[in-house]
Amino acid sequence: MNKYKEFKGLNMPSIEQEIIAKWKSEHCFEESISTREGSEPFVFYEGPPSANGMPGIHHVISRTLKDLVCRYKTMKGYQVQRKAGWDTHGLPVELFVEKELGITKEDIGKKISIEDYNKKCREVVMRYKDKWEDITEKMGYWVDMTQPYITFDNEYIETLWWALKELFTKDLLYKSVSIQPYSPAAGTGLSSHELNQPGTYKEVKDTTIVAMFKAINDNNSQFLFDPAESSNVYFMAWTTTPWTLPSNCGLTVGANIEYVLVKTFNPYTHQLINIILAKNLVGKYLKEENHNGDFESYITKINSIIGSEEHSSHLVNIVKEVPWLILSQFKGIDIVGLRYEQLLPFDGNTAEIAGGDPWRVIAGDFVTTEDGTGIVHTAPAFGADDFKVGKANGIGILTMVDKQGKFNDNTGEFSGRYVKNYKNDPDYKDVDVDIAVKLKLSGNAFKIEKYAHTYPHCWRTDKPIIYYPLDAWFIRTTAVKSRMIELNKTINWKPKATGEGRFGNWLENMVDWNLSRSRYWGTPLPVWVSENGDEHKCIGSIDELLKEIENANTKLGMNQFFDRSTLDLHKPYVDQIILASTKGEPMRREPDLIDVWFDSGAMPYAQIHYPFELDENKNINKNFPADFIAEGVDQTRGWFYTLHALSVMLFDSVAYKTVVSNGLVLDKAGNKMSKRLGNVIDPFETIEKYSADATRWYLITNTSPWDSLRFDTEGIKEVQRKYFGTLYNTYQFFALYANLDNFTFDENYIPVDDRQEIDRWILSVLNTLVKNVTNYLNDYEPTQAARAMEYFLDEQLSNWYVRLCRRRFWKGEYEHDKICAYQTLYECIETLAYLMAPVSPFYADWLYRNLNEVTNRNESKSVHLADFPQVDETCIDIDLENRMTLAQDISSLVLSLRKKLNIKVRQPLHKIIIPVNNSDIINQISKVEELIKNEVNIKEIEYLTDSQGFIKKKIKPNFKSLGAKMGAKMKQVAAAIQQMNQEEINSLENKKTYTLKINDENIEISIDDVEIIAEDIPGWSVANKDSLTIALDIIVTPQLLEEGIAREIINRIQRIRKETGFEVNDRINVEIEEYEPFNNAIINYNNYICAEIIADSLKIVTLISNGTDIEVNDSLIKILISKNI
RNA sequence: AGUCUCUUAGCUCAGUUGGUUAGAGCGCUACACUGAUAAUGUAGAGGUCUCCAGUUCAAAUCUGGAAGGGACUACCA
Repeated sequence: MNKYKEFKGLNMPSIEQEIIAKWKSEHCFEESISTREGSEPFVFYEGPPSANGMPGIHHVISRTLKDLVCRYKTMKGYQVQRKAGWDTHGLPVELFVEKELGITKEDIGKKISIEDYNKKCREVVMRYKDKWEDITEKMGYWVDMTQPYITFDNEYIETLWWALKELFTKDLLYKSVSIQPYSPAAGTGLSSHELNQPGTYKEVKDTTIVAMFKAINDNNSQFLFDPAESSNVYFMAWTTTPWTLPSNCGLTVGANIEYVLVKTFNPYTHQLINIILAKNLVGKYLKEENHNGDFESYITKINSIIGSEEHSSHLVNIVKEVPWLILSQFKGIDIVGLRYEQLLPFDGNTAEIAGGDPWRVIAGDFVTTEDGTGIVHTAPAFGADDFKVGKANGIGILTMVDKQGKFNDNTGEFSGRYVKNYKNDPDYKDVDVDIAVKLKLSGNAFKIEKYAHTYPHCWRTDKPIIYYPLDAWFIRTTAVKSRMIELNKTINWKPKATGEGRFGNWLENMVDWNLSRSRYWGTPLPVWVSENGDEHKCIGSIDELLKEIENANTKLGMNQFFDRSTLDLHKPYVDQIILASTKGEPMRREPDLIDVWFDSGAMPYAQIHYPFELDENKNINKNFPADFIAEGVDQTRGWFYTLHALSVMLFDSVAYKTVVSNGLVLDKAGNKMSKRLGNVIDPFETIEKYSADATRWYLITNTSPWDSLRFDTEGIKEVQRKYFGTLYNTYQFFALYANLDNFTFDENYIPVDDRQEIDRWILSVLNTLVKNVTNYLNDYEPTQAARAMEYFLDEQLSNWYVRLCRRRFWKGEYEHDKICAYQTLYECIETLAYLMAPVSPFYADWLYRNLNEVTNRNESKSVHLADFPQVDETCIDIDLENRMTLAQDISSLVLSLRKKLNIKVRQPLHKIIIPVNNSDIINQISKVEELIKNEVNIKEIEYLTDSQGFIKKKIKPNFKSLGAKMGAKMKQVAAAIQQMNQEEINSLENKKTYTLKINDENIEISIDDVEIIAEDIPGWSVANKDSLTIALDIIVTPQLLEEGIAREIINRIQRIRKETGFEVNDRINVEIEEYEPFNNAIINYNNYICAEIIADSLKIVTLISNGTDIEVNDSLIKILISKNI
């Protein structure tokens, strides 16, 4: 006979190892896909991790989420292909290699050939592949790692090239100058990633200048010169990078910002001047108390001081008194278009060289009045904002600093000087200071001061970076912006706010995608350019490349040979390929690599080598778009964005229909995990110690996936104890008795209607659970689903059904009712195994196999190959669920009363009284009466429907219904209701309506406007919860006392049986030493006691010499138990 | 700096369309139960729902503001 396995203890990690072995030998994962062949596909994309870093606990959460959904959909009948992927290119890999080889970027191509360098990258990138595969298996993540997509594969790159060519053909790929972070010291551009290295932003003190740009008097600006009554009108602008002033091309103002024209003195030259700045910022430069000060006396003072001995010290004081006067006020828009004299003209920064119409006031939306003057010095070459606004307004561009970080030769006295000390020159003189001095002397400086702020530095050279115009290739994402926004609205974002807020805003403010990376290990840009740059050729496939090589060989008389099988689409090989233009000129490849985000963004098509292979499995329609993806929120502007952008541009489609972005994993104190802080959690250790299932369950139930999670292993322990422990106990309980009774589910399924109330209840609740879990999972709310399971298992199954039904399992013969109990409990555990399979796949499978290997109810050998349970609506009975809740509440009230009155549950009591106000409740309760009586050990339930004033009632206004009717009178009405006396309440109850008098106004209320609760029955012990009230009859009659004693004795004897080690069905004889007060109980309940303790006899004897002492109701008696052989 | 997000018991989290005693688990304390026993139950203590203002008869819930935590994007004169 087949037996259910019984265990000595719950060891989840070892269960997992056992199940992993089974999955492997049975090829469960493969089968879970192959058995769904021909079913509707559920498309899932695996975001590729980079295998050159170790997996962390944060990977476990997102992968749990992904696995959970895929397993669920599989059980729901979909075919879910899950192709693993590896992100292999990019800066992190290169930095890793550089570090390992002890070289810098500059050494590549010198100390080490690009060929060897890339070879090294290719090796290193898979360094932790084993670890990843290991964690994948251990955490139970089912993903196909045997045929992963790898972004450095030729085939993968070929699809990327295809995509780039598509974009090129659609005129969505172009080359342009952009302003990028650039390190003159290192001679290289920096990626945003490099800029975000820790420690790159440093506090520095820079010389800052509020410069004065002299306005030109013409028709447009006359309105400024009229009130000024002078030709000295200046625009004031602040800069923290004075070295950009020679490259100034414009001044940017905010169109709606209020500006003023102020008459005052130049603090350095003491000349009478008129300055323009934002109204809000005047106070920053001029003292309020000097407003409308005396200009004449100031001039007199100044004149007396100049030439005197104490010249400078006096001046410092007097500057504090400089008077000022607002002459006029206007908006930014009013001064747009006005011209000013170039501040620092040299040979090299003429209007012709600038190539536009420079030195004008223009408007830009980035201008604020937070600091500075509200007028922004604009050097398009050295700031992204400046460049953008400059381009929009055609003010040209001046780049007076070269790539080494020094002024070019046509910058007058500054020519050749480094703008920062890039060469570690001990005699370096700050050029900013000299510019400041020059402006001070020429009367073009209003304020010069040191200013401390954070500024980005090159993480390798520790020198400040500058923003510099560099050539780069762009994808014109802005061209499809509105379509991207439109399609984004069709995506199901979890949580919604990320899609609408973070992602939505990001789309609204989108800029073109800068694809260029000047690195070595990555996907090369497949664009070849002729020498003079007027012809571009974008290659979209290997075939095309080979054909073009042939073509070039012919046209240029070359002998290039590339074999498809040995071809490598990486540097340096592709750079060696020379193609021919239509004119027969040689074309060389643009040296750039593309952003790695393009690699991963194109994975929907690249993973199937689209459009080069078109077999059944690689059919784009079966693989695109995804039904579901999930990654961390940090991917919002990364992978989620690039997937979306590329799909919209290439296929005019979304890339994914549902996306779940999970939050961060923080340590238990709420800090971000970082190696530096040493608070990272090792997922291997966690899983080995606490099991993957408990970890997964914890991660899923603790918080919604999108909230950040405070990871605390105590929480995993709790999950282990609370959920898995309870389930284990429930199973053990079942197995123990099912094995004794040889229950193997052989009997026919007993119709639910033929079972007991409590069976029908747990099955109703179980089906409600199936329904809820299904809805939650369909809705991508795994947290709610798992919490619902927790509630069912703990509160309903274990704590109520099993506890109340225990007797049914060990008492009596193996017949109808017992079989009902077995079938019911079996079904609950089995269903739970199905429901929890997506969340905790090992334990669920283990549990399922323990059951199914005995009963063979389901032909699937693994729970993951089975179908997800269907709701049986006919089992759901809401009335039944309600009355069971009522039974639980009543029991809890009685128990709490017993506790309060110190009457133990083993002491039977006569009755409880439940005041009720309608017969429905009586109906409901009477159906669960037996349960209640057993649970709380009382003989009878009495219903009190009275309105004779026996019950003291409490009345409470129903604010919801009254509020709508009463509005502002609500407070008074509520007070009046609460003051109604018992007769008034009875009257309302009888007539269903009552008239209140408030301020001589008659206000009628109906019975529905209030809640009437039986609060008390005078003279009884009463407890209530909500509208439920229970009164307990606490009189212990001699008969009840006897029964109580009998039960005490039973209890003690059972304990002794157990301690002595008797088998459950051993028969015994019992002798009790005479103790008069217990005689009646033992005589009158002799049969009952014997039945309970499986005794053949129970006798009172006068003396026992070697028995056991037991304590019953504070009395010690001797007892002797012997086994009846 | 901007955008988003969060703030409820010692801890981790629920809290429906606003409705008057704000819940659960863990932990703590006390007690009970004892053919599930390394299990289980009951009760108790524990709250200015971060703060301020507004809307409303009524605010944990809606609006505005502030503070603090977190994330992302920037670092810009």
